[in-house]
Amino acid sequence: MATFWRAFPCSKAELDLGLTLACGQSFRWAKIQGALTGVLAGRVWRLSQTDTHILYQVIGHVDNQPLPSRPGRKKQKRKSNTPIESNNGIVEKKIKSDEKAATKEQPKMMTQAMTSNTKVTKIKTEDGEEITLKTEDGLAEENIEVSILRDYFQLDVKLTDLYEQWCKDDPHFKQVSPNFTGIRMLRQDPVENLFSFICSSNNHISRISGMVERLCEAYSAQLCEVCGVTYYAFPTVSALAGKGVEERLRKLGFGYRARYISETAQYIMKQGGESWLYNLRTLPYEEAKAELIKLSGVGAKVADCVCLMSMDKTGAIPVDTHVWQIVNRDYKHKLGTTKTLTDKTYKEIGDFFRQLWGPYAGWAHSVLFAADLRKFQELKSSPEKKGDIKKSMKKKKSR
DNA sequence: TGGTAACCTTC
DNA sequence: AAGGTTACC
Repeated sequence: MATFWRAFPCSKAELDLGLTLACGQSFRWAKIQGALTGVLAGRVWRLSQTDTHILYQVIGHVDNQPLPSRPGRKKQKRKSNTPIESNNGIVEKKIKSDEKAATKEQPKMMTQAMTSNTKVTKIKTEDGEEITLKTEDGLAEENIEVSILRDYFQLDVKLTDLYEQWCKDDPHFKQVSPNFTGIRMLRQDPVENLFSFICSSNNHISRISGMVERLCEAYSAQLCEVCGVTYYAFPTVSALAGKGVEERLRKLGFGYRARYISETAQYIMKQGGESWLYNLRTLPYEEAKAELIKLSGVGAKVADCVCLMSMDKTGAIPVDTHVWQIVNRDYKHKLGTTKTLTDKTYKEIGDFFRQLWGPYAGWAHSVLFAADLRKFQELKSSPEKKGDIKKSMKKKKSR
């Protein structure tokens, strides 16, 4: 059976996998043998892309994972002249790796072939309803896989239209964004998103990634093993609410965040478990944020991260020291510079950007955020204007 | 409200 | 310091 990738159409301007999966929204995607590899919806994926298609392989999965349903998901208004792509896998097509030049560089991997026998798949929705799928040739599974990816990458949101509008509304966005196209907000699982960002406080991406992996290893079931690498699901809240979790996490190097994780897991269980957390998706932004801030280790910034990245609150703006720097460097003329980041200025900054960028302000923020990451600096095509360099040198000297 | 320090570990 | 939260003045 030939190793093959499945594919569906998607331009790099709509989704840049490399940027989107490495800009600090999520911490579990890693580039392995040329493909972005990670766990999503109970499956282990390899992702890659060409100029015109997203390519994917599922290299392992379990059957009893909840299917991401999306109650109350608001669809973005689209311009009437924008063609609507079919979003249920109708347009996808198989591309054999030896037929597509762009995949030639991908090393060969053992891939689970779809069985040609009749297959029975049991799926649980978030509401606990169990659905049984019988498929003749794996086609239904294939449709499910595309649905999972389309949901995770929120491909019904037309990113290029948003960029166009942000460029019109904000000269600085217009200047920065051309080298950083295709950066979109993921629609993450709230549990993984919340606990990952509790780990993020006073911390950097590489260490957060390590901590999250150790959390999965210690507290979740093994999903599968592929090419000697073991993949884990993200732990359930229940598992993190157990006895001795804080002590164990401290030994695993979580520092003071060990207590935050333990306390937050226990609090969520007291509220009724994961369904309570999922239900925050149905609340308005301010209310969902207020609930999240009650959790141990969750302040305004982490709450906004969760609102934006897993609660469908497209206008949430997490203001961290990084955004704080961007504001004071690139928007100070519009926003009066202040010394410290108080609750008041935090809110002012969010309101300012929401007014500037509109309802998807949080998405726009992530573009400028990524453009400021050190690891992406090489992507800036032309070096900084000389004037800017001189200015920044001057600043440093005057300190 | 604004300001400051402690909190864990590591690149 | 590093992409913060909490406690206390």
